Amino acid sequence: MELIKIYACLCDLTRLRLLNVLVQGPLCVCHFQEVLQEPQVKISKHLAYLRQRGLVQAERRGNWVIYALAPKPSRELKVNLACLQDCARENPVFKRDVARLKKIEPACAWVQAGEPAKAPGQYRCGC
Amino acid sequence: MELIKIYACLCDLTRLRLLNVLVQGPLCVCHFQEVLQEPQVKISKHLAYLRQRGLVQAERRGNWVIYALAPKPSRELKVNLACLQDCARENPVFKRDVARLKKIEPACAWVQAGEPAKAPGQYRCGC
DNA sequence: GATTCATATACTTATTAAGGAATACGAATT
DNA sequence: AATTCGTATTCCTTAATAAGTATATGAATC
Repeated sequence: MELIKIYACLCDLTRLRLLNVLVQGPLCVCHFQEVLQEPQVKISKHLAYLRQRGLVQAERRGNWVIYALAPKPSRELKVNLACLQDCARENPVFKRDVARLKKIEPACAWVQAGEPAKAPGQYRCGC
Repeated sequence: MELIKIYACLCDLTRLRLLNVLVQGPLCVCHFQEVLQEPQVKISKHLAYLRQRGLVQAERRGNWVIYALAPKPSRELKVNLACLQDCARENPVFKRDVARLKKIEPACAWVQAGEPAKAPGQYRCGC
């Protein structure tokens, strides 16, 4: 059932933080590392978990792989993501993540805007 | 974190069904069996799971143990239970459960109403 | 006191998950 | 061609979970 899958995705703190950040817009793995302050394997594996269950999409751009919320989310998913944001607003962990995100803004916003791939040499993280 | 605990409780179908039924009012294990059509062990163990995490309360009355939603739920829990109900409204599984519940209504409503223990011989299930 | 009833608790087995270390992979750079 | 960079995957260990069978518990009945 769709609902179970969603809750399974939500019952891990790292994934909760990933989703909370993703709500703001697409982001590549290296930026997730910076925002969450967690090792690459951890980030990468939890993103894979979310991707396998269809909550999240990946797109390669040069060396980067940019993750975004899946388009056309089910009603259940929409409702629960809204619910998560509601709860996350007051939580120090999530607030800190968003604060760190703001610093590197607009990180990968150009992807969402549909811009073509960047010129060579533009995919350097600087983490 | 409170949120993780909540989502952990929600990521199993049996527990989701239990909670969805509990929203309607207190119920004893034997009635859960009837409503969910699941074996006693399964029901009992998942209720224990919910109780250990504070989502649910138990109270013994004769042979019966009556479960109810914990009083004074956190904001996160309230929001998520509301969200669950919202999603459950259209789902055949949950709808069927509620339908079966209606048939045995008012099952354990007298507990919520604060009534004293029933007279001897009144705790026969009839399942 | 023995039995029945409703519920809970081992015990077992199988599955899934999380984390870290090391390594593989694909694309870009030198 | 070799290296670097960003990311994914494999392997391993450990722990948590779910489900079923059998058994225990506690209260009420006979």
